Amino acid sequence: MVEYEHPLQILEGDCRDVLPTLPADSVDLIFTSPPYADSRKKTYGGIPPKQYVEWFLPIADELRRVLKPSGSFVLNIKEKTVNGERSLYVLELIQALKQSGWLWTEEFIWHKKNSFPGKWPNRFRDAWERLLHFTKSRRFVMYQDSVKIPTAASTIKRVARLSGSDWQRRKNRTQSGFGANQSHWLGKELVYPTNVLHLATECGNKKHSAAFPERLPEWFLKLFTLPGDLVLDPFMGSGTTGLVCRRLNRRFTGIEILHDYIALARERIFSNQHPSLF
Amino acid sequence: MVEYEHPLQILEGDCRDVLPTLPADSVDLIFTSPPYADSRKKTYGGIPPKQYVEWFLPIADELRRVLKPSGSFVLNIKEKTVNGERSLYVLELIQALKQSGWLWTEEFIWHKKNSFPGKWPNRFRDAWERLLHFTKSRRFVMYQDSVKIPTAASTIKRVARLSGSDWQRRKNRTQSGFGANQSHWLGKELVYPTNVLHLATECGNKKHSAAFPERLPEWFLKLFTLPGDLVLDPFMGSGTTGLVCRRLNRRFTGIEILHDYIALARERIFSNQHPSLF
DNA sequence: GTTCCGCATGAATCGATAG
DNA sequence: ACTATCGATTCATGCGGAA
Repeated sequence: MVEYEHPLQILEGDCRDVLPTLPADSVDLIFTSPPYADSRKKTYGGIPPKQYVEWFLPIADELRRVLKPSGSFVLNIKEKTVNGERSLYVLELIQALKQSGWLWTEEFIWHKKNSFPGKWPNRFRDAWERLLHFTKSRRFVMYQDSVKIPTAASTIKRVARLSGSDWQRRKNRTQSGFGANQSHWLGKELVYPTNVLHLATECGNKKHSAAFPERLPEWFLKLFTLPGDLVLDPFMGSGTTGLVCRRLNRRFTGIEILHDYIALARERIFSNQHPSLF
Repeated sequence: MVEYEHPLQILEGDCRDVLPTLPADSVDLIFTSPPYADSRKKTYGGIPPKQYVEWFLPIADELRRVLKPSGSFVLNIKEKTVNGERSLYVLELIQALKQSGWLWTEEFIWHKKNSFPGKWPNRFRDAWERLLHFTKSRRFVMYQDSVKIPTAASTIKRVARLSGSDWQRRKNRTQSGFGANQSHWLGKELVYPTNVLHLATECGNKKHSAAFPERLPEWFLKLFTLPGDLVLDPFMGSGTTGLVCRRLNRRFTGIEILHDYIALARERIFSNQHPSLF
């Protein structure tokens, strides 16, 4: 097994300054949730919606430089409502990224099962966010088998009922390790997921407010990287992506401008509270 | 109760020609699923993505003219993949509509539980569509309580029919939206839904292929109109929206360019096969 | 009557083949 | 080189017939 000098690396500073110090074509996956327009005002100056694209584009250029040609860039973002309307800056950003050379390969939906409570006269609770998938080329890598999920209950039932020819037909379709996995397979036949992810938000931790639950980066890490691959988060925050990288044995480079977040992320990622593979 | 001369009206022709004949400020809800770019080639000529906005804008202007100031315009649309990338024409359309005077109030997500099967090396199955909500003013009407409780006779019947494993399966499947309504029906408290709707597409009918299931327009009809209100669908297709209007006692004006669809819609909407409230 | 089971079907997408 | 057509892939759903 290859030994890496800095499997988990945390860099303090503005990613506009730090990214240029990273080598080109070195990152397998960029997974990040940037500060939304008009949010986190004290860090990146609370970029107003009108300047958001202009601010983000140079960063996106650097991200494209450090990403391997086979790599993926997953951007978690959702526009807020301003004066009763949805902002347009996310849509403008998608167009600008495509204009600048990125391929807009897919838009995944994160359905937040336990969305923030509330009631307003003119809208319901917002229960979804975008996960925009950009790539450098049409030949990016994707490990689909690693995120297979159990079928719906009705299908499982049907499989359990399989008899004779049906069973044989299914068996022939399944290439690998049928005999060994037979007992497992009966209970939970696995199928490929869709581009809609159903995940609850994490609300238990009082010390920090992560933008997303661990299972969100976990899903994309499994889908787009292998153990030992390098994952980059230029807006690390409290370091959830890095935490998952440690657990899944991926290398990680996180960049964060706010010192308090740096300290928090170090504590979360380097502490021994989780069983580690390192 | 007020009597209307044409509670259910079907008009044949290109909506670019027909819409100007309708009175201004008369419609309470526009619910429609326009032909997607490069789809339905034989009807609107298969508008290529590049010309889509240009084609749609004059129609949108007419729609804004006929809509009441308090009304809503719900647009069901989803971009396809072209050469491995998602098309941008839907995003451009949103911007153009806003530019032309519409307020982009919300984007609902329709999660298609039974999305079309398939497997490809670079993407998963597409299991969601956009339901873009536009309004003329910030003071539009919204009957939120009406989507907490299923009122349609068919829904009550369906729930009453549920028993044993069917009931269990349905319970396990529920999230927000419709599923929640049904599962809560038997005793739990009612809650407001979110902006994510979980609905399966209807695929059982052999005679016609509706773009969306009845429960999709049903939800928005209940949310944005009252009985007696007028609903417009400028791209009627096989008339699913009109069918629901009849069942829910809303007035309906449907416009369709293709004669075969006109005939089919007439048969579906005016036949006596469904128990009617009229 | 219930419950169970088989089967057709759907705003899909890719890659190969053909004009 | 560019467009058009076609086969292969794959899964939740609801209907109708069977047990």
